[in-house]
Amino acid sequence: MAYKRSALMEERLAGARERILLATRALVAAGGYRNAPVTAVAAEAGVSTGLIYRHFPSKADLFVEVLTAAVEHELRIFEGIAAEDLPAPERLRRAITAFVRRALAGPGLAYAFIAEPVDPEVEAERIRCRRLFGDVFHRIVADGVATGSFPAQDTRVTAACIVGAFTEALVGPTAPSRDAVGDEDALVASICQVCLRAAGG
Amino acid sequence: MAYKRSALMEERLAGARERILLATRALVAAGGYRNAPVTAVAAEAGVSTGLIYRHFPSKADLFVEVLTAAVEHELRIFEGIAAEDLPAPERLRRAITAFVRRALAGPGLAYAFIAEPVDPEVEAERIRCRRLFGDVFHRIVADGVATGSFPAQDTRVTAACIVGAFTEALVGPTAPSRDAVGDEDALVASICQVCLRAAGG
Amino acid sequence: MAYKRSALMEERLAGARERILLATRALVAAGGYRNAPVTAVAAEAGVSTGLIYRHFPSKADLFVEVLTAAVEHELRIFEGIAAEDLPAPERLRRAITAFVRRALAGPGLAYAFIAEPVDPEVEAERIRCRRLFGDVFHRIVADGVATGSFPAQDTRVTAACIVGAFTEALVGPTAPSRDAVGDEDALVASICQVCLRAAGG
Amino acid sequence: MAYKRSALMEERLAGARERILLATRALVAAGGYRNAPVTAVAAEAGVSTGLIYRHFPSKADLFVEVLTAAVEHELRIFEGIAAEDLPAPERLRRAITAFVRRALAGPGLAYAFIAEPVDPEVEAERIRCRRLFGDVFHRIVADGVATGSFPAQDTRVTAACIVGAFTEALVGPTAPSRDAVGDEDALVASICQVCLRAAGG
DNA sequence: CATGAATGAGAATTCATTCAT
DNA sequence: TATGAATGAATTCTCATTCAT
Repeated sequence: MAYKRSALMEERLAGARERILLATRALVAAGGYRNAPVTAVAAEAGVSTGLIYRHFPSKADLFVEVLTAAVEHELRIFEGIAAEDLPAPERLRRAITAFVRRALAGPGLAYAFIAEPVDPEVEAERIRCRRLFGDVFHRIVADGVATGSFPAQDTRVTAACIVGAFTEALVGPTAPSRDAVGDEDALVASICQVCLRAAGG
Repeated sequence: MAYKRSALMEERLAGARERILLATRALVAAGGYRNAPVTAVAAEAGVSTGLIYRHFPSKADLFVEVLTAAVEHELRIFEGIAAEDLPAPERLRRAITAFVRRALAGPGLAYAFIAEPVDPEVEAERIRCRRLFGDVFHRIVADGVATGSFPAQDTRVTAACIVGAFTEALVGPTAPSRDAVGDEDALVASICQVCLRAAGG
Repeated sequence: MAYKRSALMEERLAGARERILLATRALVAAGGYRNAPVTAVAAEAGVSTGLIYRHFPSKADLFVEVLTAAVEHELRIFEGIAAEDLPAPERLRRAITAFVRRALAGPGLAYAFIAEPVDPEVEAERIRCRRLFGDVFHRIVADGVATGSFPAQDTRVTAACIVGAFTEALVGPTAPSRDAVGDEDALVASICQVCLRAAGG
Repeated sequence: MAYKRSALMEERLAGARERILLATRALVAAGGYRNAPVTAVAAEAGVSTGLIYRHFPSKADLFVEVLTAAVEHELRIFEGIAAEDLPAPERLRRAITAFVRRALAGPGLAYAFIAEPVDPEVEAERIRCRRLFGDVFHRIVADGVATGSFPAQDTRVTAACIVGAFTEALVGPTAPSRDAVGDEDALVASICQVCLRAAGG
């Protein structure tokens, strides 16, 4: 009976873990770090605060996992695109389009990606995530330079600029997107155009 | 004698005010909003917490002023450049160069500009500041399009992308600048190049 | 086992809540609003300050509840007396006697009833409470006038005067009660006499 | 020249002292103790905070003096009335009328008289003041009993009740006066009637 | 495993009082 | 005498974390 219960418990635990992550993501997406005190996460997930600490060593760890999970999936998509057998400019266009469309669909990710989560541990993870994104774009740009699609350039700088460019165009306050979300296609096209030009394509 | 004392008082007051602003700026630059509780600011400035509230109605106001002060000067320089009688691409290059050089000299500004200060009041000011920067670049890009220096494009999107690009290249975690600050000229040149290409110049 | 724990928890919670209320009441009775900062209440109740905020949204709410609780029971007694099938003068006599006796037994209530709690939210409640007391006496006096036990008069003014009269006689600084609590019966009789005469009975 | 300046200074000082007292009274009347921090008093009086401490040992002393001054004048009027060669009931009527009319004209006194000033030192003075008022009414009532105008009674209790009655009718929350200030004469008459009846006249 | 009451270290803010000028 | 900048203790409230059940 012990292992049987243990199995049930594990299942229940897994369910709780998932619910906690989802609740955290929802609260952060809705109102940022400040909107997600542990008690609120517990309430949203329908668990006790104590249970959160059974699944995560600290609040920072919980946030790190939420951020990582949010980024990981996108990253895999990007890496798929980056690895495709297509000209670099086309891959760049596709990667940016994918990111922008996904971000416009669910603002949570973009927010988490840009926002300063205040807690140093989480901030470190955010930096790591942005770097991962930068790496993908760096690979594409470097490829493009190697194959002659893009002119010679400091590919690190270009990759950083591209990540900054579409991020700001999406979530930044300078962004035109918020006001005119209506014409999403045009926005995506414009951002792609700018980023492609930035890489020299 | 009255005016002499008055002058002295003013001087001391100004001194304290200035010290508070400098302390805040230093702490924020070093570790963001969370690194600058009122007590820490007071300690850093060498004053009491109460004195901070004699000079600033609230902590948010203090932060807003720090941010505004940090941005205002740059903005004036930019506006001067934007208004110069030069081809748009050249103005764009100059504006970006000015920003990047200044940011590299004092990393505090760039940080303050990018960081999410959590407090809604301060966040509002940050948004305003980014918009102001965006406006300057929008003007240049729009000019360039009008005079044929740049191709037709969504100038709002381009402006946002440019601001995002050089900001990320400077302070973003994808940024190459942190590791290789040594070759500042090359970095500045690279960022300019990318941004000019982004505008289509 | 679940319900057992639940019961225990509730009991403990109720205990803490009760202890907080009692501590607040004791401190306010001893020295007024100023004598009851949250830290002092916590210390007196033997709990942490944080726990107070788990049970009460704010300090003002805590004070309001203390005041309300202190008044509510008396009020129910009064309303019972006011509704009795007796001549108005007799009901008036009984109501005053009940209040005075209870107040002499525990001076806390009278204090809370009279004291200006400085905080607007609490002050509003105090006003409401006095009005409720006034309403009871108004009803009795109006009844008396209707049935001819009392002469025609401005019953609102009379009710206010009666509440003010026995309050002052009890807790007011003009009060003789403090010095000569010994002869409680005589004091009660005197106050009743004065108030009955005031109503014209 | 020394004494000449000294004279000037004294005069100026006296002026300042008066202005401080007036400013305090105005602020307290407008919004109570909480509305009169030392800095606000200084601003209202047009002096520095430091000067306040040259004239008054502490804030509590300042408040005590304001309260005392506010009460003293009324008290002298009452004592005049109490000493008049008239029947006790008439003197009682006159004293109450005088108080009520003055209080209705300027709500500041009544407020100061009833309010709990929170600070123990000031509270002590408030108690003393109420006692002084009580004494006046006690003298009148005792006279009335001695001369047969009023029946035998506990004159101390009656005096306290009368002070409480007209105070509550004036400033208390049960009070009808606030809503229907229009008919001042009727209110004054009603209060007098009730209080006279209370004394048995 | 699960609960949630309890903790207590901080955070922002206020204000009576002092003291160098 | 007069100033008002400066102090810092006190106050209300928050929230990550723990632990007895």
